[in-house]
Amino acid sequence: MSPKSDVAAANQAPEPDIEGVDNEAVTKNLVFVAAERLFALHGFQNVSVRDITAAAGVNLASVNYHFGSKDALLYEIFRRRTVELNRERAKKLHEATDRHAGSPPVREILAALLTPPLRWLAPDHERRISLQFLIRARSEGTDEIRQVLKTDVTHLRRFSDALLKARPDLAPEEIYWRLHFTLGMLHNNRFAEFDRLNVLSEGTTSEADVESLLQRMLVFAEAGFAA
Amino acid sequence: MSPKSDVAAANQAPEPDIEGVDNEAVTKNLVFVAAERLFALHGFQNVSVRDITAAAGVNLASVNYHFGSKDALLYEIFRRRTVELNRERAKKLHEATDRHAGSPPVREILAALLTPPLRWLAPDHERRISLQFLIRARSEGTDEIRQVLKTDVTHLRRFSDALLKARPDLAPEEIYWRLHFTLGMLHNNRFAEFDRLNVLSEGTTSEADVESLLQRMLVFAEAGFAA
DNA sequence: GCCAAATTCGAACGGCCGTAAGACTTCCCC
DNA sequence: GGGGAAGTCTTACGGCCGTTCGAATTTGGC
Repeated sequence: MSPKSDVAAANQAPEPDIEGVDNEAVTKNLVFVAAERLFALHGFQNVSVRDITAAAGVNLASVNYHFGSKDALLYEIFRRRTVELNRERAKKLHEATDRHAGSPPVREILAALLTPPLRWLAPDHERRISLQFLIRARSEGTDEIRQVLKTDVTHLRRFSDALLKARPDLAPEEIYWRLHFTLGMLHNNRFAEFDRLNVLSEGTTSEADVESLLQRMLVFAEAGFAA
Repeated sequence: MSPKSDVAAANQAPEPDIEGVDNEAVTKNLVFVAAERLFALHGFQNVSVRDITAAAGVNLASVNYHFGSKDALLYEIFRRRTVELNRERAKKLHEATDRHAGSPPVREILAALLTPPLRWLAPDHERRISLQFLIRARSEGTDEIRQVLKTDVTHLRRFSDALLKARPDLAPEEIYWRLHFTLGMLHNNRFAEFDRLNVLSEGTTSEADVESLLQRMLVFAEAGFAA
């Protein structure tokens, strides 16, 4: 049997397949991509293994053969995309740190946090659906995913530490809360929420222009931190 | 048959039961309360009709007899709690409008929007579980609920209109986005999210003190609007 | 071209789900 | 206190679900 059963171990061999959007039409990859899309659009519980395999054009048993279970499939998509997103964020934070002699200003820290996911959100971006998946998985995921989100804050701590250095005058508690607020702003960017915004503004407001959305969020969050 | 089938019609007779937390141990009310709690804690899809009726100590058929279906039960809880919350918000906004001769400042508008739900969040508040339910229903609800959230923005428009008057210098589009951001901050306050915050701050940060959380959010959001 | 391993396939199992039917009980009004 | 409505109970139906099994097929090294 080829699929590894220990899905939790993140430090392992070179991750042979996927990684690109669709290198070859190997079954495992077809399942991965189809599942990510369906989970993102309809939620984990509302998508059956039969839905996934039908959309991918593969046999029903493929999910259990290649991933072990439906839960493990969800977790693997979640893990892979999270690593990918956090890598982009960490890279941007690192660059900002270099640019500012070890302690970048709040604006740059927030930009490192928000730019990658918002770029993914662009209508023609290859990872648009992945971001929607991640937002959904955060609140609708399995207990295992919720446990990881709860306990693994190592990635988040990079940013809270940077913010603590940028604003040593603020109480750490205050920093944590404001970071929490900022992430709330970000995670609220689901497809459904945009629709309401569109109705409210009678059609003049659209999420199409991600760059200006990013700027708006940065302005708002930076001002919040400056308070 | 006593239960009304037209759940969507909100303008109707005096709503004889429930409304208080538990007036008499009538079956319909027991189901309502048990379902709200279980939905809030575990999500709609993860709670079966059998779970609900078992927790309520009533017969399995009660849900379908009193509410028509599981979906209709969810919708009725959602509708009742939404009306209740929005009434409190509208009252506060109205009071603020009176106090400030027709156009309250941003701070007061945001307070009217955020104070009721955050008060509900207090550990000993009778509506604590209701707020968690509403937050969950917003993203995990049925298509019908999502449709209502999408199209019915009349309640939200009261607040966007007030904000437009308070900040006539800002483009309406900007107002809508910032309102969207503020709501994102609010809706991110789920049980699970607090846990992460707790881990990040190594136990020093807790959601126990809702009043200071409210103040923090108001400071942050007001500063965002002032940018 | 052969053989063993890897993969795909069709089919089915056991289980939980929402809902409905029908018998039974309680309540209330006349 | 009789009778009909309202509510409760038991039971089960049909359906979709995740998963598994064994056979069939494909793949890759020699």
